[in-house]
Amino acid sequence: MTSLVEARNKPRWERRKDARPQELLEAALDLFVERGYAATRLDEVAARAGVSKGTLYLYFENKEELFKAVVRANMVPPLADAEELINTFEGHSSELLRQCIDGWWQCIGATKLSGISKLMMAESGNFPDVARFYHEEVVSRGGALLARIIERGVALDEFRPVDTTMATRVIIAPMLMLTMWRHSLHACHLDPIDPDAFLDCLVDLLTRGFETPGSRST
Amino acid sequence: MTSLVEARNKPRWERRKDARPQELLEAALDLFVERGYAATRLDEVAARAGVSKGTLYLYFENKEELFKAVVRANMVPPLADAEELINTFEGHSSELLRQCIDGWWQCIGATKLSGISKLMMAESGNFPDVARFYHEEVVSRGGALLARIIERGVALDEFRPVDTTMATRVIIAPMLMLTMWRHSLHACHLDPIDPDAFLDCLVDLLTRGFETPGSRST
Amino acid sequence: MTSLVEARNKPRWERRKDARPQELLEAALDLFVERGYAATRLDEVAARAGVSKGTLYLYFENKEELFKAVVRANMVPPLADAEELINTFEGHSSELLRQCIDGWWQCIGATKLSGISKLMMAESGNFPDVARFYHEEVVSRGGALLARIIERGVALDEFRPVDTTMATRVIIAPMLMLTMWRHSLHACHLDPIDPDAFLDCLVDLLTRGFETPGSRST
Amino acid sequence: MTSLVEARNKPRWERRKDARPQELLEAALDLFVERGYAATRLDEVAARAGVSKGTLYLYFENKEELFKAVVRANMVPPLADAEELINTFEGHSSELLRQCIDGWWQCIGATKLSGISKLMMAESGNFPDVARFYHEEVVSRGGALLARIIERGVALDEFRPVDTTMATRVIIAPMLMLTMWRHSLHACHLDPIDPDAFLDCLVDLLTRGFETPGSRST
DNA sequence: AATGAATGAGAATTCATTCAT
DNA sequence: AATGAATGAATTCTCATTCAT
Repeated sequence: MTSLVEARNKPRWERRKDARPQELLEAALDLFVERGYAATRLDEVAARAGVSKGTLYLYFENKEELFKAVVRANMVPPLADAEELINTFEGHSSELLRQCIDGWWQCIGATKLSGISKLMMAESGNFPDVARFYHEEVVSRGGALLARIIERGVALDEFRPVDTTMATRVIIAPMLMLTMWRHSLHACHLDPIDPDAFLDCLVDLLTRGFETPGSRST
Repeated sequence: MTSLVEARNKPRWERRKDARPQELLEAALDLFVERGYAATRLDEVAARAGVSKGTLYLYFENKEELFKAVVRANMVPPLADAEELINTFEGHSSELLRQCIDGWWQCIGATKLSGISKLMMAESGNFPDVARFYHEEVVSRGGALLARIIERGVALDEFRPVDTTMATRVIIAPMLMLTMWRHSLHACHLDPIDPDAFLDCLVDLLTRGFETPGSRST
Repeated sequence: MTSLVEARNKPRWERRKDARPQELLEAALDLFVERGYAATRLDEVAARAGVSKGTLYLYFENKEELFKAVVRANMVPPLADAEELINTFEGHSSELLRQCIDGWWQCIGATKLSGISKLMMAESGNFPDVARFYHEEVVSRGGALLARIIERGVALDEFRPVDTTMATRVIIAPMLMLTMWRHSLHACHLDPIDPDAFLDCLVDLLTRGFETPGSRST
Repeated sequence: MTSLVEARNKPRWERRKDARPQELLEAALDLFVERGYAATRLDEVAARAGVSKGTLYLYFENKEELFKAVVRANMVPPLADAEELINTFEGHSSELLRQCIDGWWQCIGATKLSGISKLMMAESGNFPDVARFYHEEVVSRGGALLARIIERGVALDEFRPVDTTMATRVIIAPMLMLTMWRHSLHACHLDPIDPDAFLDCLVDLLTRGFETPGSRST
């Protein structure tokens, strides 16, 4: 990335050049998520980014490359914070789980980034290679992270032993579904969900569901 | 649907004629689910149903109507069986929940019907009216069904009191997500999930999560 | 090819289907020759063939395939007649040469077919593979044919010995150039050439140029 | 062209500035000849000349003007040398013919200049006015030159009487065709011709073809 | 003079839809 | 009812041209 100092030394329109790809990617993300890949017209992407159709092609070779760039650019980074949290956390694992889910909501779920998973659900059939690398970079990593929390819980005897892999998925599923709903049905003002209440309910259920027998806390 | 008796009384080719719309709807469902609405070509739908493109227009006014018909035709019927089960069931509510989830998997989740929810996730933005009536006919009803189970559990003191609405969604989310995954990532042979294990894990977690304090069953 | 009888049994618009490709190829040949590949617009091709743009794509995958089809379709057939003539001709080789050149003019030079060589001159750089197969199928064969005539002449002591390969090219060059001119400069009414006079002059020159010393015919 | 003396008196970068148009014209000639007018992108012309696309427009109003400038700039100058040669030559006219053909090959045929004729063949339909002035400036003059040689031969009784106009064209055709081949088929490594052998063969054929009866020289 | 980002008209291509048979 | 050839509007993509810096 260009440092701010460098940027300041450039003429305005050249600074644009640095900003353009990002602006285009955001416009594209919005539309791809809202309408799907095929139904998104490139003029609209350009228009939303405030440039002309042709400009888009200065930065992205074609629609498919734009799509891939959108996925890549919004692919969630290694979640280093969460890793760090897991390594250093000292409380009960159910509290760790709660914090991670809350953190995910703050950083991803509630943001545009969550659109990517909707996109991959809808389009992985049409872009298998993108799906593959999304899976490797995001799904697997995210799963591994959650798995570590569960294993920590089990190791500390705070969680009962469970099938870690499946449990991971059972936890992730409602989180993803929450974002899916927000990007689909809710977008038409149907059945709005209060995300905090939803996640509270989820964490509550998980906490109790993972509880070791005898450790019952009201 | 034509009753079997009616069908038997007709010569083969005429039965075929009656079957056409159904065949088209199935072909369309497959493709819409696999590729999305926009990326599905009517050529292909017709080809998969073994008819010519023109024929499609004898049965459906246009692509959008075909889409709506697909959703309508595959919209899950009132789930009368489940209603009946809830009314007459006599065991523990967690067992009722398990049976309903299993039943859903047998009748819907594992079948093509589950494609509809993927479709609605992906396309509700483009077809708000379809989304609305899908929501009314399916989402609400399904939710109400689940809510009744939870309320039964609470009433019988088998479940601790919970936010019924949210809990409903937290239960539904992993179920839907399972089908979403099967229709998307798994379609590219990524990370296949064993549905039974997944649902077992889910039911297990829910059962414990809903448990009333003091009723701990190992 | 569909036999006439078959054709008669088809509805009119289905018979069109058989004719369409040919009509399109002719329109395309005209325009490609006149304007060059890149400057030829497919709407124009379609319009000239009396169909819409889309129809073109029913018969040819894309512009490049249309181009290749044009070349292929107009590629000169094996020149069996000329082969036959050479095998059975009994007179003086210079007369044989004259007849072949005249025949070429009648069957190729004066017809649209001659446009193909202009096309290949102009576009071989852009379509090397087409150029290659044009060369193999047309240039080589045509050259071989002429070479046989010259060799016949030398064998019968009617022509003096010459470098057959080069002589072949020296003969072909003015023939091709005649068609090139007709397709280019003359198309703008510049400097019209009388082809018969040109070819007469050529044959005359060749006849004398090939003459064996001592056989001088006034 | 800037004279060498002028060039030497300027600093390097200023000389460069003067050279720009020439560099652009050369780049353009190369690409126009190789790809044709329409398929030549101005980006590429600029890139090959080592400048930016915008710079091109400082020197040429638009693509068409660039094209015309290319033709104009490479249009063969009045061939004063050849004129001079014809006026002063003292030997046999067939020798004069040979020297002119050789001279043409050295100064034009073997150089980039020969690309212009390919260009005109391919594009005269699209640029009739350019074609016209090319015809007047080049074709006619070149023809006249050759015609004078033939007439000289006939006048000196070294050539038999022929149709001068046609003979001129029959001579020019193989010369042009040689360059056409070199710019098209040979560019794809097809069937390379040895130009010297080709021209030798041509001159040989012409010499004998023009020979007056009775003057047979072995 | 030089640059290169931006533009938008224009061409290729796709595909839902129509309609003669 | 069924067909499939034909259509043309809509979309992607290209590239000559402009213009602020």
